[in-house]
Amino acid sequence: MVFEQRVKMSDVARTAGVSVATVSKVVNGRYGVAQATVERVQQVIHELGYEASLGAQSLRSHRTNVLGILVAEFEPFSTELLKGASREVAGSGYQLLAYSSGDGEGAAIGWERRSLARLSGTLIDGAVIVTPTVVETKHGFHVVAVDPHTGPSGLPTVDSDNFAGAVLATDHLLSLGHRRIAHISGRPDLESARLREAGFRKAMADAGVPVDERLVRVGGFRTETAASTAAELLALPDRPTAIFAGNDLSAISTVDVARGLGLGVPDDLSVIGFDNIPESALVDPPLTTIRQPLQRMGAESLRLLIDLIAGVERDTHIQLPTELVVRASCRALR
Amino acid sequence: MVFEQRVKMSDVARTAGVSVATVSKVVNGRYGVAQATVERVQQVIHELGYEASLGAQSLRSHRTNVLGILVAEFEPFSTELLKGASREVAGSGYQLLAYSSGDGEGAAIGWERRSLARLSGTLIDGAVIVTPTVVETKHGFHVVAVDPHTGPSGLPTVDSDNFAGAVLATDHLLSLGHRRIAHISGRPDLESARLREAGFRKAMADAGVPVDERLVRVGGFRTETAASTAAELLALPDRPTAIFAGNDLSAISTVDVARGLGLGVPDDLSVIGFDNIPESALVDPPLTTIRQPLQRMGAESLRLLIDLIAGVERDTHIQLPTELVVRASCRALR
DNA sequence: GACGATGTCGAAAACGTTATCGATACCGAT
DNA sequence: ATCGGTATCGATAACGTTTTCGACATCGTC
Repeated sequence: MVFEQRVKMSDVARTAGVSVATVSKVVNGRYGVAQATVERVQQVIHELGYEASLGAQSLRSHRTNVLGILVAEFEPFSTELLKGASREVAGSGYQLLAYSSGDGEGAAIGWERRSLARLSGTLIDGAVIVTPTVVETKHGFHVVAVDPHTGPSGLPTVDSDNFAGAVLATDHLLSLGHRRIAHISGRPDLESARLREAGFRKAMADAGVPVDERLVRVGGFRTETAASTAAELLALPDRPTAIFAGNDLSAISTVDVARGLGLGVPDDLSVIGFDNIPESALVDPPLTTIRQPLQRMGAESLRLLIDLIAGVERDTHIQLPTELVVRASCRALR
Repeated sequence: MVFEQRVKMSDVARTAGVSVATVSKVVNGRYGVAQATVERVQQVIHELGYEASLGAQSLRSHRTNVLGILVAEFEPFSTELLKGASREVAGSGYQLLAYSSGDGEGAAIGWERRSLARLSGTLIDGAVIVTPTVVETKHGFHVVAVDPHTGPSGLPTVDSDNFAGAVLATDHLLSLGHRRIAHISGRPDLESARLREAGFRKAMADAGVPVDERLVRVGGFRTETAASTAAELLALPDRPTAIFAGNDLSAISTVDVARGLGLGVPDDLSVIGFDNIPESALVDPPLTTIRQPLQRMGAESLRLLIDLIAGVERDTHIQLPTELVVRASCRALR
């Protein structure tokens, strides 16, 4: 075991025979140090393996070249974003710091505000916040919201076209001949859920198919609640022949319930989801769904953040297209 | 736009009519503050939305309740670990901070040392380092290595049984009747690559099938290099009927190359990978591979780190089992 | 040889927090 | 009345950086 304390700037200074002020100038490439001194100090830095403390550095300078991604939890959705963001940040001169408050379930509301308060001003130069519910904007600190849960706020935002995606999903079912189509909607307080329901209604209206209101029910985007909703729908005397679930979790849950009732998917019931989380391809049957380009959303949000910090004038609302992914959970009505 | 600066401890102190010292005591729940004062200060903290600056806090106290996961880049491998780690950290009282140095390609060797130097001592109380190549241990700072690229160091380590996994993969191909089996190995300087090659040779030897040395070539674990290696193998006069690729990236790349040459997978060539990254299930054909329990590895590494910090006496080398995942990229030799 | 200009360096303050320790106020007991 | 003890609080010094600004040398110029 090596006995080795953290090597700090004063250690470098002492070894090189200069002051810490000079070392700082060398590290930051500032003017006013003799060439010979620069080289000597750099030599010592290299030998001692000195690296500036992020904490101390940011405390003083309010500039760290680190960007933050704040998430409630590292689950499939946010990690996909992370991959895209990571790719975008490479070569930009920034480093990436992903932070999770880690309160179980990410349930504690206001996590984004707390995490932001903890890291902003010090530590990071800007942040991407994933699926925030409440947003408030601090002066002089740049924030980009990805897939925000409330409607358009003042914040720069990256999201996908939930409305068009829902139309796509509904049209797909319609084109397969389905008419009794149900919709399991998400949490009513979430903008994305509202848009998906609106898209569903629009597609039905355009096709001249009246919506049976008993077939539109809240599923809450969650496995358990969606399951009971699906059970209700399938217990109806004239049950739907197809279900458009508000997200993939609900869809997967719906398939399970149908199975439990002895209904085959897609033989007796077609199910389509939304999101295209990686799990959707792995379930049986593989889920037909609407893809949100998550990695690209991650990349775009980072690009947007970097541009904002650099002061580039640009559009601050990016909406990416959604896309139909046909797998095996839907089939034509016989 | 709200004009709002970061609210700091002195703001709270002023509003509550006490000193910053008192506020600090309240925040940290230390003894020596009147009950009435505690309540008043907490009220103000809540109203102003005060949150301690991670940077300043750690600079002074060397204790932050934040654990770090250091990765070269956020790619599928590390994000899977992250999911597991995130689950484990919930409810532990710690928060999770994932950090990527973000040098393009993660190629710059020594990133783990630099990131560690940057964050340790300040900011984080301990760290999990993913696939480190060089490791050195600082005094009094706890580090766990996941899937380290060099052999057993002094560090606490979590990895999976690469050798047994390679045997599994090779046995699978053998059981399908293949005899001309190639191996695209990883970077020779990496322990996991060596173990996988060793497992391959062991399985071949046990089956009494001699290894044709021309069929064992370095692929380097990377898409491009694996592609050219695969091209070489498939250009051989008596080309292999099956390929065991060192990891899934190489395997996917190999399938692409085979396709390009007009070879069907699995009809004309069987391909098996290693890792079971989520992408493996999505490619066409879905990849048969060896699963490393990545999420569990992430969870175990965090558990180990927390125990080490808490001073729990325990085993510091955790090896998790690997598992064959049969999908559609291998078939019996006709 | 005196002078301003220029180049090089270090002392010291500041960033927002925590920890120590002394000051003050109040209490009951003698 | 005085005193020791206890509760409560605040001044102050750190933590490791960056930044400002003044000190000192050196140099070319007239």
